[in-house]
Amino acid sequence: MDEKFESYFKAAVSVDNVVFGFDHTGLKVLLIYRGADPYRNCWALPGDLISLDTNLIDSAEKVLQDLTGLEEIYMEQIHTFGKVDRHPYGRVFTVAYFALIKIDDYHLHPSSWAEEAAWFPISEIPDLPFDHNEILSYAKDQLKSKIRRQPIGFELLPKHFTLTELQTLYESILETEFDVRNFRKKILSMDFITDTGLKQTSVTHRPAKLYKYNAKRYSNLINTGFAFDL
Amino acid sequence: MDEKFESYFKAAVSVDNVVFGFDHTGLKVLLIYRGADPYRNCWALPGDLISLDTNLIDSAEKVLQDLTGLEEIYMEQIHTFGKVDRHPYGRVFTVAYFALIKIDDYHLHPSSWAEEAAWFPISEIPDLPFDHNEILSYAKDQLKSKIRRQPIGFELLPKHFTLTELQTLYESILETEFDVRNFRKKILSMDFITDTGLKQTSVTHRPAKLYKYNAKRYSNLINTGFAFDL
DNA sequence: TTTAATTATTGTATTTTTTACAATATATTC
DNA sequence: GAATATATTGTAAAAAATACAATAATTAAA
Repeated sequence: MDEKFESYFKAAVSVDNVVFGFDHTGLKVLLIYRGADPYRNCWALPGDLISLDTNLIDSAEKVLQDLTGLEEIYMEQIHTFGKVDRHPYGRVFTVAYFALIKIDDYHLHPSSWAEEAAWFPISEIPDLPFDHNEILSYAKDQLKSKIRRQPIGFELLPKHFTLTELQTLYESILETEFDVRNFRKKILSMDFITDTGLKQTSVTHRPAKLYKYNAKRYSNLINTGFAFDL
Repeated sequence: MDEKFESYFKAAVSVDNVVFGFDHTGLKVLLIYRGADPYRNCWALPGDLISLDTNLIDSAEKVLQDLTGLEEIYMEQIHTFGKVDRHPYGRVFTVAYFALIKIDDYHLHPSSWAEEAAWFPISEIPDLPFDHNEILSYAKDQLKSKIRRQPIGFELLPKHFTLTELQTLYESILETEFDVRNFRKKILSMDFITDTGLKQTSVTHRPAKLYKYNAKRYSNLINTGFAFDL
């Protein structure tokens, strides 16, 4: 390599994950309490610098896996942020991902770089270090536009869910309301959720039917020009 | 800074642009003939390593500006590629952008790092160095899905264009055909192209009306929940 | 000047999708 | 069994998408 290239090889790259979860109180984001400098003792997005011997996507997955213990998580790269002064230690580009997880299924494992991890309601996010508020805002927009066109909402719900839960999920993320009858008609006509035959238990009123998502049916459909649109 | 961070600051980041153009023969991509190592004397995507003192977006714009002499180009970040061994000189992440330009308006300026620049039909792209074929394929998919939902096709056409040109553009990119009557009805009902009152000249048949895109009308509409969908 | 050739422009009927709207059903608790 | 709470379902009207072909305007040739 020509030595004129040397000056370029002085940057670092990190990944930052915007992890969304959902429960009956609404949409949540997972933040960690930083245990190391810079910005020690601040709430921030979970992320890490990338080792030179690790592929980008593997780094992003590892951060999430360390944090949640999960293997199969829905993840998607959303944007790369690269302002000159976004990191106090030098030139650090960061590649942002969003991830969707089933909030009930997992106990969080704070990892080496995080003293604590917690879910924050999407409307109560504190000031975050770096450009993390900007990243989060970007991720929210992406989630909103993505969920309208692909059946990814199911990644946020338990395996079995009620139609009311599904509707509440869509209403929270899209910040709108749907007519109960029209929503059900549309979702059911798309034909990739299935009645499990089961019903809710331990509710103090008429129990709702439990449905499950049929990912296979969707992957069959996309090749037919089918478009999910809500 | 703690010295344990030093090992991370040895990466480089580049930008690579997928520049689309359109003429009556179809969709084109702009490639440059590399005049410098690595991969000297190969056709490749126009791109460059990022100086540590330049913002990410500024780097991407500069590459395009050097190449085309243009100031206002439609650009959008699409994805970041970061496999460990994608660059022979070391760890180089690359941030890919796609850009849309009006092919007729500009004469290309080969720049310091490019001996030559040329338009290649989208279906006749040669083998490219690095992971540039993968990047290009990604960009094509993005363009396809983006153009269906946002009126960005106009960035590829001259200021004044005919409805037939517009339809051909959409048909090339989406690889489909539309009924002439239905296409016109839909486009015109969306109400952001305007009849200029002008007509084609120097054609050997009935001249078509010339239209122009009204960007302001679109930006007014998006706040009303209006959705462009073709 | 008429005719041929070429592309531009336009309308309507049918089907499908979206929208608006409220009554009935099923469970628990008191 | 009455009260309470949520789940479930249908229909009519409006809007949008689709399928389909005849007429108009220009140039070139005869």
